[in-house]
Amino acid sequence: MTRSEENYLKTIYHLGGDEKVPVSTNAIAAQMETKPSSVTDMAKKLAEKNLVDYQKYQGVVLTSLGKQTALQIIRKHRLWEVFLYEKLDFQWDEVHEVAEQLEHIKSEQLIDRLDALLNYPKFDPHGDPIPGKDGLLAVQKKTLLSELEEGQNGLFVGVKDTSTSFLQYLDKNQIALGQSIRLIERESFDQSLQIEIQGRSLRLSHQIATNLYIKTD
Amino acid sequence: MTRSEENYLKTIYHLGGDEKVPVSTNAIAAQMETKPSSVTDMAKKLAEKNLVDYQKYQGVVLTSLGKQTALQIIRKHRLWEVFLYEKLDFQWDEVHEVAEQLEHIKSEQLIDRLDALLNYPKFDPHGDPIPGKDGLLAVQKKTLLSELEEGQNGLFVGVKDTSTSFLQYLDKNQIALGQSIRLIERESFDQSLQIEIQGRSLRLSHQIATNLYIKTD
DNA sequence: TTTCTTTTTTAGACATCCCTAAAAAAAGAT
DNA sequence: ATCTTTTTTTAGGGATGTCTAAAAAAGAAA
Ligand SMILES: [Mn+2]
Ligand SMILES: [Mn+2]
Ligand SMILES: [Mn+2]
Ligand SMILES: [Mn+2]
Repeated sequence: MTRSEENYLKTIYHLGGDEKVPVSTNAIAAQMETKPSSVTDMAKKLAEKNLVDYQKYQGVVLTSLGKQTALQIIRKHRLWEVFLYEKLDFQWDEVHEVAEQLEHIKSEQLIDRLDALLNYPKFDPHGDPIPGKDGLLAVQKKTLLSELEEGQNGLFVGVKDTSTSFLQYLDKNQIALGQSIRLIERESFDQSLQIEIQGRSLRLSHQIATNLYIKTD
Repeated sequence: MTRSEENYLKTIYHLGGDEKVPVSTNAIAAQMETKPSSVTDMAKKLAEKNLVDYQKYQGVVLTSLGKQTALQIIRKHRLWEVFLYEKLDFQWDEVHEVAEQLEHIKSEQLIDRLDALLNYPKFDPHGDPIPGKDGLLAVQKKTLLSELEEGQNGLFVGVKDTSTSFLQYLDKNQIALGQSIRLIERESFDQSLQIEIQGRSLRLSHQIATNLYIKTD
């Protein structure tokens, strides 16, 4: 497996290659900031290796081998993110870029031991679940903050947008994973929310609220 | 800098590109298990980037930029070896291969923090010095065991050969870095040595003795 | 259903890094 | 000084992964 092949598999998985709905050439190209013609080339290569099913003009779907492979790369990515965050004091908006490189290191022993060093974490610093060696994901029932009802309580357990700017916005407002949240009121005009988080009262725009995952009580 | 360019620089450095004596095309090819024609191609590329001085048929010499670059890659390699050995319980014969991959990860912050996590180690698990951020090497005065005189004492501080088979030979004979050694007698017939190490008496062949570094008292 | 637009593929090319085979230069031997 | 061997370079090409431009197919609109 080349680094490029691994990156394509991961992208296809993130674009929903999980289901049987095919992922389009253009969608992959946009996500990877590359050209559709390059994607077509790679689709053929991955199909050749039985990692995706590909039919001309029909997009690609991960095979079960492709899905397992993608999950193992995601496992490495997220374990490295935990390492950077827990052991090297990186901020949660700094871990992704370096993990993009580290996820391609090939050594099963390395990942097993890293997993042990970190005490077998189940979630990465953004609240995303870490696939096991067997490729299984701990699925946590979570709701977007924007979908809570007034008066509902919950725990902030994950972010949907993991961009630096969004993560830094949360830092600036002292919003961090694990905090308890209560939806006080939804303003029907602009869908903005009044919430109470760790005792503090805050107003959040709809856009913010659609990027915070809450585990309701 | 591509991964390949980095590997060439490191190899040239190890082959003595430190001094002004040029390193030959064939020597580099042999060390890297590649073909001389590939080395010639790369020599031109590195010269273009001012990392080596190259003149047709004269081999290559690292420029000071090339030397600094090589030392930073070696710094990363050895810090990762310490990490694998100290934090992930790898054996000293297992660290090199994975470090060959990790040394190419690009993140100054990562290396700085790793250095801190490891408590700014000065030597890697094989006793090799770790270059500083400034490229300076802690030079330790050390002698090959084969060059000690009868009756001399010292500490075992490094290995010259770092092959798996040699390292495992040492493990099997419970010879480990930091142990104190005394040369009892040299057999003039085959240059084998009778030594005392940590109280135990051992006989070592000349070949073994030429691969152990001793810091004499 | 025909036309227009968007998506996808193909054709051809370029950069990197590697190879083999052959030519050229350097080094060693007589 | 000439011949022989070794080293190094050049020439040409293959694999990977990318791109642009043009052709083909699919989808949407009229
Ligand atoms: Mn990430
Ligand atoms: Mn993450
Ligand atoms: Mn090493
Ligand atoms: Mn080492």
